[in-house]
Formats: sequence, C-alpha cells, structure tokens
Amino acid sequence: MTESPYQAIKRSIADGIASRRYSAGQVLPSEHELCRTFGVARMTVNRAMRELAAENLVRRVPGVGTFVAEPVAQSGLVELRNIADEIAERGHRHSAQVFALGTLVADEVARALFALPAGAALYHSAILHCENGTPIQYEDRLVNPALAPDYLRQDFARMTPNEYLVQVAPVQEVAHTVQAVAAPPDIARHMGLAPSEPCLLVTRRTWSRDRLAAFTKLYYPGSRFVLTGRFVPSNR
Amino acid sequence: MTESPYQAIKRSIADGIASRRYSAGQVLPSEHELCRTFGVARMTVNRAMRELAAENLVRRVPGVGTFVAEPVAQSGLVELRNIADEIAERGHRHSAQVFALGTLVADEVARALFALPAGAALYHSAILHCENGTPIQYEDRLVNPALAPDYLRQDFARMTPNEYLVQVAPVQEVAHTVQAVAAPPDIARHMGLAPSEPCLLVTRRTWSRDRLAAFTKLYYPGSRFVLTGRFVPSNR
DNA sequence: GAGTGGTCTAGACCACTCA
DNA sequence: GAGTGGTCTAGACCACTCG
Repeated sequence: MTESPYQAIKRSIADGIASRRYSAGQVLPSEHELCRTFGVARMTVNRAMRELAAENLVRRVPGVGTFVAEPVAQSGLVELRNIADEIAERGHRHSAQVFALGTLVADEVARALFALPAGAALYHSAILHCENGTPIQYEDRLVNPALAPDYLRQDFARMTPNEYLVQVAPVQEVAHTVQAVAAPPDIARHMGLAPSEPCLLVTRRTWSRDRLAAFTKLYYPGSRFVLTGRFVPSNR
Repeated sequence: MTESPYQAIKRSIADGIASRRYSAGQVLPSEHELCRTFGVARMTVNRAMRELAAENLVRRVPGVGTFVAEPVAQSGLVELRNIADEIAERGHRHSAQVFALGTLVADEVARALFALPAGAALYHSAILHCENGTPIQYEDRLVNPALAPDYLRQDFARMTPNEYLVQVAPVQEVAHTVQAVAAPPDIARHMGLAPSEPCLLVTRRTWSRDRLAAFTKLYYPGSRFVLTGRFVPSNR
C-alpha cells in the first residue's frame, strides 16, 4: 500500500489545509512550482490539484491561481464520515470528552438488534465532540464486542470510535435514520443547550462481516449544525 | 462552449449507458480500443473513464476491464420523492391543503439563488400535506417562472407541485440540507403542533436545464416523521 | 504472454488574467 | 508579456488477470 506521487501531493496539500498551514482563501503554489518542489511532471501535479478541486478543498481560477476553499459548515448527508476529519477539513480544532466507556448488559431491544442471547454484554461509549471548543455532536454508541474486542482499551479523546472501528471492523453497510427531537435533559446539559432545544438525531447502524457492529445515536444541536446532500438522478 | 475530447468521450459512453446500448455489467471497450475509435492519446481516454468511475457510472477492474456499473442501491435518505406516492405506498390516504399560491417579488437572497435581476418575480406556494388527515409535511416553495410558466394554474390539492414540476422541468440535480428547528409559529398552528416543537427542516434546491428551478422548504413534525437511508460503501 | 487498467514523463498549445 | 490553469500527446513501466 505505497503511495503514488499524485496521492502524496494531494495528501501534502490536504494536510497543509487541515493543519491551517494554508489558511482559507490563501493562494497555493502554482503547478510549475509544485513540479519543482516534488520533482514530478506537471500532469502529475495537475491531477492532484484537479482532484482536490473536485473534493472542494481548493478552488481553481484559470489564469489566476489555486486557492484554499472557504470552509463550509456542512457534512455529507449519507456519508460515513469521521467527525474529527470533518472538523479538520474546515480548518478547525477537534476535541472530545469521554463521558462513559464500559460494558452493559444488552436489553431486549439491543439483543434483537445485535442478534445476541439473553444476558449478553455490549460495549457502550458516550462521547462529546467539540469544534473549537463548542459542542457539536454527542455520540452514544453500542458496540458489538465480537467485532471490536479491544474497544474499551482505546483513548477516545485522541482517536474517535468511528476512526477506530473503521480500522478493526471494515464497514460493509450503513443505515441511517434522521429525525428532529428535543434534546434529552442530560445531553442538553452536556452540550450547553437550552432545555428541549431542537436537535438533529441521526441513528446509524453499521454492519461488518455480516453482523451489526455498532448502533450509534448522534445528537447535533439544531442551532449549530446542518446536514447536506447533493445528487444527480441516474436516469437522465 | 465547445466540448473537449475527453468530455466528448465521457458523454458518448454515458449516453450509451443511459440509452441501454450498454447494459449493466457489460464490458466496455478497452482504453486502447477507445484510443483508436476516437483518435486520441490513451491519457485522454483514461481521464474520461476515470471520471465516469468516480461518478459510479462504470466500474473498473485492473487487469480485467471496465464494466457498466450495476444500478446502485443508492441511499434513499433524501431521494427526490413525491410525498403523495410515499403515503400511498404506506397504504394511507394523502390530502393537501393550499395555503398560498401566487407571485411575489424576489428579495435579495432569492435573486442571488435564482440569478435574477432586481424586481424579478417568482412563483410561491405553501401547501400542507396530510397522511390520513394528520399533517405530516408543510411545503413552502419558490419556483422559477421561466421553467414552469403555468405553475399558478395548477390545482395542487390534486397533484403535488413536485409531481407537476418533474413533468415540466426534468430534474438535473438536487441539493439538500437537513436541520432541526423549532416550528415557526404559523406553521406550528397549521400543523397542530405545540409551539416550538422540534421539526425537521429539509431545504431542497432543484436544477433543470442548468438553472435553479425551485427552492423548497419542507417542514416535518419531529414527533411524526423520520427520514431513513441505507448505503453500501462504494470501494474498500 | 497477451491484455488490462494505474500511473508517470517531458514536452506542447491554448485561453485567460494581471500588471 | 509573464504567469496561470485546462487540455492533449506519444510514448513508457508497472502490477495485475486470464487462458
């Protein structure tokens, strides 16, 4: 799994944007300059930059130059994204606070979901994610121990559960529901919201190796978050 | 606005797929073959095919070939659905009440969205959709008169605006945002909700013939509605 | 071994912008 | 006119698959 030159260039620029070494609106080095820097042909640089433009990380203006795109406070509607990456892509700082991490006995609903016998245990975590210190997602997660036996030994202030699980249990399929709810009192308190402030509740089920790997509830404050999606009808 | 060779190749293949001249799963001509057909260098064909793969129109397998992609079980999270059809599929009765249907002068925001000059007019409609008599969606819609000149002459208690617009202005692209909001007072009243009850607000922009055709706000009572979606990661 | 796609090179011409 | 990105060429080497 070595990295090809154009991928290395992409990653280098993307990292520079995520780390704010390049800030929003700033001009990036020209293609010729990047050719010299990386010692490659212009087509190679061009492909890297073209793909970054397609991913909306940079904006290209013919005859002028390439600029770091303005960050958009958005997140993919149905994508499987890591909240820390999303925040980094907006050039902001991610931090996380772990409120719970442990084992619990599956209740009837959970047993049905995970297809577990009576008395079986599940891992549970509750984590608050912040963007520049402002709470933006409260994540309450049930995890199948069979698919992630070392789940409880992770430091989720440093690596998100999503990031960890993607590594140990490759995602096969994902199902979502999205609804509007009033923030439950304890979650409202953790997020610093008025009681019963509208929240977006995304419920996500993730399958791996033909078993349900995780059942996650993601709460987003309605005042601070918007999901987005775009698509092109397939049958034109 | 002439078409570059790689775009011509893309369109040619995409048209072949859309017209079923190439059917799902079928092998497409190899890059070398397309070079001869179109009289271009392989890099040019490669770019065309690479972009078609990125758009999930074709699937490429190194060492084997390029195939027409199977129609994707693409997430239905925010499909372009007609609410009347959805309700009918659940075996329930749909009814609609028209609260507004007329012309208004576009404000600054609307003019920017629709790319209209100052003083231009837009069509506006506000309709409440019910499932078995219970309000389930309040639809507030701005429509581009240029794309649907007869919009105001329709009876939207019988045919939904969505249904009508799909006929007169074929959908090219759709973008959504989803957020949780407190129900605005007048809408809460129309829907019989408690003031400030959480609502799902779906904002939808629909393009047709390269212009914005409609800008729609859909309010769903949080207590009565859930959006769902499911998808399979494309690669890895 | 023949064929496939993935990637790269070292040039090139063009339309465009900006000073 | 110098600099930018958009596109194209005519080769090349590689890892891969399949018969």
